Amino acid sequence: MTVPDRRPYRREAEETRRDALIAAALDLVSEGGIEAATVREIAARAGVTPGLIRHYFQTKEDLLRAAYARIMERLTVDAARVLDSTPPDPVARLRAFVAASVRHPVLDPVAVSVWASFLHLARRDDALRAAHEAGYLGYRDLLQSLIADLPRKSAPERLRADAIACNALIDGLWIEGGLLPEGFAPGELERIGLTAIGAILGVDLAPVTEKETT
Amino acid sequence: MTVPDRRPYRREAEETRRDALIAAALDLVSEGGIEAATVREIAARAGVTPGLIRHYFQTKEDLLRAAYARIMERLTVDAARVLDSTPPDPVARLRAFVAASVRHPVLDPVAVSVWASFLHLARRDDALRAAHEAGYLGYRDLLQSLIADLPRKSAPERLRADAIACNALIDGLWIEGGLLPEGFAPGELERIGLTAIGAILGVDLAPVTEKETT
DNA sequence: TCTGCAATTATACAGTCGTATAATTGAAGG
DNA sequence: CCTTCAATTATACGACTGTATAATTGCAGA
Repeated sequence: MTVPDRRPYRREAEETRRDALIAAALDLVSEGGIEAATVREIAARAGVTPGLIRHYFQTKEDLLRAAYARIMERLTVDAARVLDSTPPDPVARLRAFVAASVRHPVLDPVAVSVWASFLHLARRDDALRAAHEAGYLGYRDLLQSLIADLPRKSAPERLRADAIACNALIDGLWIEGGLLPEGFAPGELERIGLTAIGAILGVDLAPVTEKETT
Repeated sequence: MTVPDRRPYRREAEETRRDALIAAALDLVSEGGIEAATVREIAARAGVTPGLIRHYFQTKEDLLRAAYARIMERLTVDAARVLDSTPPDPVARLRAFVAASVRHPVLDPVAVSVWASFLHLARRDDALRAAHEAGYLGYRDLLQSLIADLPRKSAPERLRADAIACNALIDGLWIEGGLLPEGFAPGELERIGLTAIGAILGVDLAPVTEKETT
């Protein structure tokens, strides 16, 4: 006669549940690192019970793989999206790309945090490393192609060095901006990035917001 | 009559044991991330039994704190050491400092790995965050002072921006070089770093090893 | 309205974690 | 040589981990 009060639940579409689980995992990783993303905690945050995770992901690592792939994809997509709505002028395109890379939503403390947390997993796990390298090289190659389109006279063997330097600069600003969100004034990172990359490449990338003459 | 075959051991000086435990912890963190640095594994690698850890460190986090402080200190010390044996010429000093920062032993896959692993702990743990910020700002301040000493005419309000940009560039090269040790030719990162920072600051930092004229 | 299946919950299990504490033993000092 | 104390080992404990599997139940289709 004792009523077994089981937790009531609603059936959801597969994609909905997977999304919720991935979002919960990324949330936890960003807050407390990989160690905080336990099966039980992920399930609790997604509003389900732990057993359900294994119904949608064969193993916990599978879930983490999916989560990492998602956030890396989101980063590159967000950065490249600005190119869709930018005129074909090469300088303007590079300027827009650089600025977008050190600005919300690409520059995001959560993204930086998650990226750092996954660095180690990516060294052992083949699938994770593939996602990592694809994101990394994809970004650098895109940047290099933007640099190659610039109207400037420069030795072709300098292209690789320029791309590495600009990529390193953007990476550094991205990481520092994500780790110390209050350490920089609004728009400061964009200004610094554009000025520095302009100097490296020998072109004028300074934003046109302020009128100033040398 | 049964002989309890206890593991034989040697008594060591306190500093020796602490060093061994810290080194073992850093070793494990660099290989498998924070999660791999368990009490039992650290003890095994240091050649002792797990219980001994709590004899030298009140808690496991204490050990990790000590380990992080040690590796961060080693990084800044290694980078700043080159200034001891460098002539007072400001350009030469900056050149030596930049080059040393993206070269062994400062640029080290293990150091990069450990740095990334500790990023999350540093967000919660006050002591760790203090060590982190001290290392970070200490490095940037030192870099900024080197830049300020340069013989060049530049607005003083540009100094902060220059320091942030150069620091970001060095950080980016350091991280990429540590994550992809085989992705760059020997000396390539030094060359790229010096050329790019020279361009940002408007001074000639190119290494004198190769004779070339524009 | 009822049946059937899959989505979901519930429970169990073997490891491993960090920590606490008792038992041993190396080695220095007298 | 013997005593003594701390360095070290050994053992235990409760909590938490990921995973496996059985028991329920929401809900679409007949």
